[in-house]
Amino acid sequence: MRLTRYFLPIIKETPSEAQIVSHRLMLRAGMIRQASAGIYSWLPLGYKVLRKIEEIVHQEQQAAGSIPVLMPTIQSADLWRQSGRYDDYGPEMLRIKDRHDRDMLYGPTNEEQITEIAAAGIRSYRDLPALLYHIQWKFRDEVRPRFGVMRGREFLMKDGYSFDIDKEGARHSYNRMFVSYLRTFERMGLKAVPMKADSGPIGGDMTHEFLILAETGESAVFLDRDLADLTLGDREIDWEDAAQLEGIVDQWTSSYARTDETHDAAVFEAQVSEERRVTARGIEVGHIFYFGSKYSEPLNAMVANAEGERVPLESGSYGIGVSRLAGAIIEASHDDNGIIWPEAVAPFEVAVINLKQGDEEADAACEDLYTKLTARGFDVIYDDRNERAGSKFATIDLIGVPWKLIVGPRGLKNGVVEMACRKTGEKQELAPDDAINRLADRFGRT
RNA sequence: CGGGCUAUAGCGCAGCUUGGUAGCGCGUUCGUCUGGGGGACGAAAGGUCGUAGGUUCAAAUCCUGCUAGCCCGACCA
Repeated sequence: MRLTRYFLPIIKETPSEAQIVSHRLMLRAGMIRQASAGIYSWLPLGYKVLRKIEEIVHQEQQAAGSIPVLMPTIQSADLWRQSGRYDDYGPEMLRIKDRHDRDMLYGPTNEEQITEIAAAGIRSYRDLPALLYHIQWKFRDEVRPRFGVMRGREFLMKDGYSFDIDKEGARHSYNRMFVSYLRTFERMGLKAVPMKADSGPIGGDMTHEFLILAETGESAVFLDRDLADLTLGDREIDWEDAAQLEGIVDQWTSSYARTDETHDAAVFEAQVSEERRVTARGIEVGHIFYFGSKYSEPLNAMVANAEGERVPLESGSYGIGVSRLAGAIIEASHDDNGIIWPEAVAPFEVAVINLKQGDEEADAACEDLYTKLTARGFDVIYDDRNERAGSKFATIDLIGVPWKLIVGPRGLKNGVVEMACRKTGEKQELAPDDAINRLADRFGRT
């Protein structure tokens, strides 16, 4: 993409309404524009990031055996009356009426809908397990939306649901999602830590929140350093192997990790030696829980088991705050100059900066780099504006492009361009083609 | 939902106390000089002062209602 042809309304000064860094940077980088309280338009740059996040979630969900569907945003009140939540949900649910005066609602979540779908489509235990998910906009009429996309009223969420014949099956499904979440966040360059969540009225230990560690996080977290250092890395996962999944989940849940909600200082101190105690802040980006037959019973989602008895489906639900992640990643990764995108979600992977627009050689070298990088499959932004160098650096750093190829007459005289890393600030002079090859190696592009 | 605050040009703000021609910085447009980390000079465009009403010869300014947005707290992917 040539910057002169792109739509990138960046702003120099910080809008006054934005209090936290991700919100400020998203506005300044021209990623979003507020439509009303807690409701945002996603401008090209923001939309690109959102799509990349979404794509990673899609890939990891499907790798783990979950199947994509798409349920509507507008739902009928009927199902919610059956589950009893139409009254329970309260004013956070946006209620509307259609022209026939029927009660409708803008879905805050989809348990009822998916359970209805499962009930209609699953006839026997032989159809199980079933894991379905979608990525769809939700609306929760928050009393006080704030922090930009981190707590909007309208937000994009991946919500998945599992259906099994018994608790053992449900645990396997739960573990699939647990491991899938570890992979998903790791791929996005995030350090996400699963923490035991408040299980509420259902009880049990099958509920975890995934928090990414960021100084500006909304909740205090307490964890064992061993856990903070754990990574999945390249390990092969056999999603059908319940024992392997259980082993990984055990590995991640045996160390202490809790948010301020469930934190118990005495247990923390007893279980974790002093030098391993980490107190930090985190942002919740995922939440998984097992809820048994909470919805299948009232919605009559029954299925025949091997003995021919009709039993309620065993379910769990698994959420990832997709739009929130866009903000959360920035909270976890930025500096004074702007955003520092992890490569996997960067709106552009590499920027070509022409230091002297209009200089014949510089223009030609940039065009060549731009063409070649694009041909190699890179998402590249070419800053071809007739601006001074400083302005280009400021813009490219603000929008967080991981790699810069800096092209100017001086370097070209020696046959080199400069390759600079946004994250580390490291710079290196290379022949243009070597720079391309270096990037191709790094990104695994042939 | 309790408490606090704001609304004037795309963004950040001043003007309001004491009513009288709507201003500044950034950004934008044009020109010239420039050109390796938000450059300089010159010129220009851009505002029903959130909205409805009231007081007044006269309202951005005073009064009343309404609306929208923000912050702290309680609640949440």
